[in-house]
Amino acid sequence: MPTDTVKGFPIPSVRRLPLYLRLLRELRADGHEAVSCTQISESLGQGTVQVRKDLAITGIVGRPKVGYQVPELVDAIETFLGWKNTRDAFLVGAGSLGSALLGYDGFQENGLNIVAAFDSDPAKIGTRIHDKEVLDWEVFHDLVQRMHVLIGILAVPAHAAQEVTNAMVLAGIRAIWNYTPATLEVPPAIVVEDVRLSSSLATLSSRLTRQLESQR
Amino acid sequence: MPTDTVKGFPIPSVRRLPLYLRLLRELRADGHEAVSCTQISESLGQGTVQVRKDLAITGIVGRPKVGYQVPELVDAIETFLGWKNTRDAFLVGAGSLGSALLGYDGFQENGLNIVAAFDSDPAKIGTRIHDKEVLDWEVFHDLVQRMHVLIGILAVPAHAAQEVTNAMVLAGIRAIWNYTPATLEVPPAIVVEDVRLSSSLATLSSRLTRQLESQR
DNA sequence: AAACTATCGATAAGAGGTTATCGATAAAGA
DNA sequence: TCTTTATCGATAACCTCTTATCGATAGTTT
Repeated sequence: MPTDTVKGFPIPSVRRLPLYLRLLRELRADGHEAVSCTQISESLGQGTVQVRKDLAITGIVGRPKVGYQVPELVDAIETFLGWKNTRDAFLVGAGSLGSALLGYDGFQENGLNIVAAFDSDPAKIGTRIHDKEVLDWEVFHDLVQRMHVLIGILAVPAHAAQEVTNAMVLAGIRAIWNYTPATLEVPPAIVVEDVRLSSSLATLSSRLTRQLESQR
Repeated sequence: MPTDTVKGFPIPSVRRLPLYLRLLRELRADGHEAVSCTQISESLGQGTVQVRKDLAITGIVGRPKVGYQVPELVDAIETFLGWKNTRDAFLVGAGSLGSALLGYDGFQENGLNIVAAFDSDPAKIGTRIHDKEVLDWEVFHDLVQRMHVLIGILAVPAHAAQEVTNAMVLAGIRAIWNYTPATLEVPPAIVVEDVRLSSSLATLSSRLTRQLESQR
């Protein structure tokens, strides 16, 4: 039984929440008190009904003729996503992709703090990338246990993905953000989120291909 | 009318095609002639019916009791996705994420060749990142026209996203792979594919949060 | 040659998500 | 105070995608 819903909440809605959050934070910064679905709809190009449905999953209620209270809504989304407090994460694989993730500061706003990176390449161990330490993969297990880190970011080469995953699970990692193209096998209690850039690229290129075809 | 389907093909199916492709290329390398849905299903953890439906969109037909011809299937998927010939792309924004994309060699297998990067930071212009030139953003328009590049990869800071997008469209870019969190406005003929790491992170953290809650 | 079996493809049933509609409500204006 | 209007929330219709079922087919075995 694959996890199709996040405990009853439509996954597409959950995936849209960060979109709203970004807009709402901007509005809050601009001093807006309240916002209506109509306004959100116009800014993000989505139907008003969908906006209402999406926001409803956070448990927030709006007032007729007024809309939603912006600060309240920001808070509700952050709470729903578990982004009120930042959570620590370990990154495994300090290759080019891993390095980028270490340097990307956008995760901070989304409740994620990458504490350190791990690699088994002696040339990388001991160095610093974007001000984050690269540690020996050998000490991963110990550090996960000592620091109670729950999130692992997987950015190793595909052929090593399953092996590293197994070690992560054994160490106590509870959620894996998988940047490799590999399909991971994990116990049912472990949360795996695949990024799958190739899927994104697939839709891009097939749409472009058809678009070009239809023009000739 | 938003683009919900790629000309009648289910988007989820298109997004799964790279998964199959990866497996099939491995099988082909191992010398397998034929493969059944049952085998694919076991390797990737998906229902046999779905595998059959997904593969069907490429137009390929299998034979009872045998399955599909591996090389034929690989070819069909590559053709469907437009990955038979690699397409050139320009990357805009040579920050940490952009640099990573320049260094990621997995795109080659997926029909994408990043030719060069563009930035407006004088400190970056003229340098090389992962053996790719970083050029002045000023010359972007000219080079797109001269080289007939159709794909632009957007990896600039969010606040510059729309402005750069407009310039891309004006230059003749037909498809934009958007790594920023911004919601882009483009003419209907332009293909935009959003990567939205924050959406992925949102499902990860909300699932993890609920998972942890349910255990206490 | 006939029976058996793995597999496909098509059709149908079922979920999950999206979009449309409509009454209820609260603010604003007459 | 009454009417008007913007907005929400709920219900229902619709659409897309997934999953189940079943007959057809091509190999294999007897």
